[in-house]
Amino acid sequence: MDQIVLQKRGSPPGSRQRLLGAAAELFNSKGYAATTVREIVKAAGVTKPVLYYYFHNKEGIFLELMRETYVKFNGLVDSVRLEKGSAREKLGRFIDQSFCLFLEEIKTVRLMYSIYYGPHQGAPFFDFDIYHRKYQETLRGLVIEGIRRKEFRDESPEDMTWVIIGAINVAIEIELGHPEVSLGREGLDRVLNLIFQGIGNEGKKPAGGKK
Amino acid sequence: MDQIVLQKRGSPPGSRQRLLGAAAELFNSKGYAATTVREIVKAAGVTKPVLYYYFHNKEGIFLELMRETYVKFNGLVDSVRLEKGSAREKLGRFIDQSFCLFLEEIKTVRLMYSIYYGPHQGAPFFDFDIYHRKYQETLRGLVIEGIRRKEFRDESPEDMTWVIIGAINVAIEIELGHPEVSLGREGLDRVLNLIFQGIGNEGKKPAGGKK
DNA sequence: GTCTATATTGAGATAGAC
DNA sequence: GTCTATCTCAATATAGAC
Repeated sequence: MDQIVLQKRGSPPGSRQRLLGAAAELFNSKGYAATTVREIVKAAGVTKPVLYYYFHNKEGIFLELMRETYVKFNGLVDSVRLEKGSAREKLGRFIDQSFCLFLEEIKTVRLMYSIYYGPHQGAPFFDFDIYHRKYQETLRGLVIEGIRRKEFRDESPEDMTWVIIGAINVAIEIELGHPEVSLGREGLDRVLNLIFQGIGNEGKKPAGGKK
Repeated sequence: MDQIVLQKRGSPPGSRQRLLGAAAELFNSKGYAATTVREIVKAAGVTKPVLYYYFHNKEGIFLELMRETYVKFNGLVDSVRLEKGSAREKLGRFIDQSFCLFLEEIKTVRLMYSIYYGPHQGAPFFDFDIYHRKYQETLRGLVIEGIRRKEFRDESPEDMTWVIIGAINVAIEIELGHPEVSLGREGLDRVLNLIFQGIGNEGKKPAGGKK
């Protein structure tokens, strides 16, 4: 089992934290295979044995980074169950919170993204899919709820979920590729509204809708 | 200047073509940095000096792959100007053709994707943006045409373009991450229709629309 | 154009002192 | 926990014969 070394609040980051930060930065900019442990330890201001002491090897520090980010996203997904309001409101809040977390964790997200959709880069296996599936099913659940409540049109929940995921991914991808023209939270919200004026049931039937 | 060695139709692939094929396959599955020239030449059934003879170095074979794929996509984008019909029809055909080309070139597309949105993996610079921008501007041009012709609603063309790009990207990303549940051309078309029932102008105003 | 053989550098990882 | 010094192997790339 890996040792758990929690950092005291306010303390200057110890070697372990500095190594994680340096690794996140370098993996983010160069990728897993192209980053060397020499670069990581140099950026962290320590020597190689320190990395091997805390993380066993290069794969270990990678997996620890993925795990930390995974835990945060997982917590967010789990918290949806507690939300109140219409399906549209829940969906909006969930997507906004997801997007904010993406921005906070953008370094590891970029790495995850490129490994999930792209080549593995020699990185050890990490089950991104388990999270990915859960995220999608959460969205689909909200869509189905929206259809049941007649907030959304009665079309294929799968296709409707893909449309929503498309909007989220676009917002993230702009952030990854062109942060200078970032949509931001407001832009993502506008795009979602655009989608909902098609997906939503309002405005279509001049009379009727909510009972 | 690189020498140009076109392959005669029907001839068995020569060393150069086999090297390109092997490199595409390996870069696609492992990424640029994690792929070694030893693996490439072994998969191509030649020895190292052959690769260096044709491509100068590892960067050279990568750039040649990117260039070949770039030329194909660029040709597709240029051909849009010649299309006839409504903006909606043009958009649908253009997206369908793009998606088909993505599928044909999926190996290099996966690599481009992961490098464009992700870390550079130690790969040499290639200006993906020049194509990316052109592609987006083509879509935006069609959206603006659609608004002018009152086929689409009079909302922000930028946001509407993002919604469309989201749908295209989702179809590609499913192909990259989960080909077994692929949307396919039909699925992408369904998703676009879903979007257009929001973006399009039909069905909103009970009377009016096209003059 | 293609080979064998080799130069050279830098990678991941560790031994063992403190 | 952290260091210096070092091991070992594999990476890119080339020289030079055929």
